[in-house]
Amino acid sequence: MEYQEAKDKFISTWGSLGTLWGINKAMAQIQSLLFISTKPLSMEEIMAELKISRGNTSMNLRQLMDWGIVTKELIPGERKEYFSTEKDVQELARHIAKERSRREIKPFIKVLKDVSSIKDDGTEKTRELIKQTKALHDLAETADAMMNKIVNQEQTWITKSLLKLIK
Amino acid sequence: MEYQEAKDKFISTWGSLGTLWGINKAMAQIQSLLFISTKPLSMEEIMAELKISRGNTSMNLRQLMDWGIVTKELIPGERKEYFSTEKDVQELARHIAKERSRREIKPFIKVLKDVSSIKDDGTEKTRELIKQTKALHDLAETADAMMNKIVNQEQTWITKSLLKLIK
DNA sequence: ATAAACTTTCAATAATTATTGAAAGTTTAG
DNA sequence: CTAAACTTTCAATAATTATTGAAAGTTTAT
Repeated sequence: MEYQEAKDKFISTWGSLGTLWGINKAMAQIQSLLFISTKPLSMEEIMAELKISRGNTSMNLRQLMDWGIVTKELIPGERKEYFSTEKDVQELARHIAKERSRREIKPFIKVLKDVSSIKDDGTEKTRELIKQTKALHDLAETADAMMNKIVNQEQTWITKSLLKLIK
Repeated sequence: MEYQEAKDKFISTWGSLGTLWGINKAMAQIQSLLFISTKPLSMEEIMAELKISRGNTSMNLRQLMDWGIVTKELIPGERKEYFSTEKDVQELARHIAKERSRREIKPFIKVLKDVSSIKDDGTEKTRELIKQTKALHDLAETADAMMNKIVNQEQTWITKSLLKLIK
């Protein structure tokens, strides 16, 4: 496999995986392009590489910045804005986990808490709803806490201690 | 909050969360309906509760069975088929993690392995591609292994040992 | 063997989500 | 101040994905 083929494969695979996990394809592809780039890229360059429109590029770059995984690089003397992504995979995972937790998991846990807190009127169906949503609430809280904890460790700690632990 | 309101809220929230994570809404809602039901439900009952068509119900039930989280219950004397979902949240998480790993993560890891194995021609861009995809490969493998390991433990082990560990 | 009871399939359609592109907005240079 | 260089916004459109519903398929009872 040649460089160009490998690059295209990586970008398109990352895009498809994103889609499967509810992340828009362009957003995932922009991030992956930056991830393997040796230097920050301008909007023009991103548009040209991925063959997407200016509007699409602009909106998705903003989202990536909101997620905290892409930053603007102001190159002295240049009028254009340049973009680069977090290059450290550990840090990348940390940001993504943190954001998904904040935006999706935590609000979900809140709903589970509310739903599992309804008054027990003694009927079987109410009891089942309470029991099941409570179990899910506890699981979601544990998983969320675990994920955040794991992802917030030093890389050394993860790869050395935890990897050893689970093996 | 009354039973009906809580039930509706749970089902619709579970449906939305599914959508956010790339799982079709009807599929998530059918599963959640079964999850809080006190007894197996027929296709008719599911259709009526969720106001979805027979075809939609049939296809999504099949997918849920493919994922291993819904099973057909043959009730003696009844011609209709009844369905129920795995009720144990731990087991549910196990199935979902296992399937997503098998269908999505493992193939992705394979691509990363291929891409990161291209010949190093000494150019900066090739080196960067290799370095970054290799790092991502290692992270994905570790995360996948970890997830599967965690999710395959006894509930006791998770809630007691691991929770203690990360606190 | 036949019909009733039920389930599955799949082409058509609807709903949702992503993308475009041009107008409006902003910033900087001169 | 004004024009050029650049970015953002957003209504229109395209692409994708989900859903319907009726025909075809299957199973069981008689």
